[in-house]
Amino acid sequence: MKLSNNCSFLITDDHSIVRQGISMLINELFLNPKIYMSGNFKDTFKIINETKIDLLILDINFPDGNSISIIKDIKIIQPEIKILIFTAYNEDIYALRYLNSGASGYLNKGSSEEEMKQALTSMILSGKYLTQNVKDRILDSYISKSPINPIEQLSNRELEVARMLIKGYGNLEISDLLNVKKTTVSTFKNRIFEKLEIDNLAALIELFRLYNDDGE
Amino acid sequence: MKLSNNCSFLITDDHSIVRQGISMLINELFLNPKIYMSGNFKDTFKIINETKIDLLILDINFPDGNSISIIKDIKIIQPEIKILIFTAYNEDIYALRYLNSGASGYLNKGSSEEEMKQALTSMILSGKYLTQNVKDRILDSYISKSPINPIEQLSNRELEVARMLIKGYGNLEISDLLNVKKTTVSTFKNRIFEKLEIDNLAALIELFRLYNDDGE
DNA sequence: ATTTCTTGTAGAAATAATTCTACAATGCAC
DNA sequence: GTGCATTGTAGAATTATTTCTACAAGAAAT
Repeated sequence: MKLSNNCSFLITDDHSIVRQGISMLINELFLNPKIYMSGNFKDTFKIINETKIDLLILDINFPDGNSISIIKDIKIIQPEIKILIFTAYNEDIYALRYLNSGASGYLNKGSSEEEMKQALTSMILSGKYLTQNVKDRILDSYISKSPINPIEQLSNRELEVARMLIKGYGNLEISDLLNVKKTTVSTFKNRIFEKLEIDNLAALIELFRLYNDDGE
Repeated sequence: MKLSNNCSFLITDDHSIVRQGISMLINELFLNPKIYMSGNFKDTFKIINETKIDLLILDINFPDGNSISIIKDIKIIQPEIKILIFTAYNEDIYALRYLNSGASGYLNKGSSEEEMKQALTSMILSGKYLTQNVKDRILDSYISKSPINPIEQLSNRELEVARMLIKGYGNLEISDLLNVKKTTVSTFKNRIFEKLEIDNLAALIELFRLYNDDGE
């Protein structure tokens, strides 16, 4: 028996296979769903601006300050929209950030189809979806700052810079991309290294591997 | 009109959404396909051992020596099997290596549905699928007879320096340890980067992970 | 409400790394 | 066995990065 009809969905994911897979599940679960798809943020905004969407399934491949602000922007355009983040990135590090910015569900790629169905249903029926792990983290973050994944200590901007460093960008490239001065990048780099108690790029790469923040 | 019936497919991908998406495409394209799926290598082997498979669509999330040797092992069990690598990783870096180990197609995630259909059809009909870019690279590597493992090109001293760089040592530290001038270390570094056709430490670390892995 | 901490930003000075060039010794191809 | 490529080595000049300091806005703590 299918659920709640006439809902509208927007799937944003740069892999068309994934878009197809999700849309298939939606069709299985809901009656007369309207399904929109986009492969990039530009199209997503176009659709959001033109069409009322109930649930946005948003794949974030490169978590950074930018994608955080995108969520905020989307919520400004359609405050009622529900956003389900669907990403390969470690939920320990990112889930709380995204929820904090206006998302109301966080699902890891890697999740089973069953979990995805659960998430879709739950988002539509109750407006949110959280795994037990994420729930626990929210509670933890209220109660105490438990010893955690060191990468979590980084601010959004710092994380952004760290990821670029790991990709092999130099200070100058990063400063260009972020439109800040190169000494600013150096300052970030220093703070990153201080927070993580390391002092070279190789160690940073190692740490990120260790904590499984590889994406995909 | 559907193609070539009774073919058997195995989809290995750790994201069930992706598995679903691909299986849907297969159903669109082929008559009576037998579709098997697995979310990890262990299950893949189980299936390969029990069932004859025509086409394995293999998602490799963490390209490394291990996944290379897996391809080889699979081909030992079923020499006739066709393997299509489906991965988010840069084909420039990985495609040749996988093809060299027994895969016969390489498709980037990010590719359109159309390309995936193309790849599936082509794998079944002609046993291979290569993008123009990959074809070019094969020709290049044939003409210049570049060694399979680029690290082998490094001289002993260069290798020594490369290893230290990977451990996180800076130029000055290395020059102290080796009792040479720091500009000498810079020269080595340059030659290493030139030979390996890279230009930053992150790429060096990546290369060494890839080629120096004891998984093979 | 007010201090204190964190975050994002940068300049000046100091230090490190790169580039370009060079050269002798070894290795290897013809 | 002579020429040409590779290897180990550096200096001078140029660039990139780090360090140290600073400051304003916002968050958190008291």
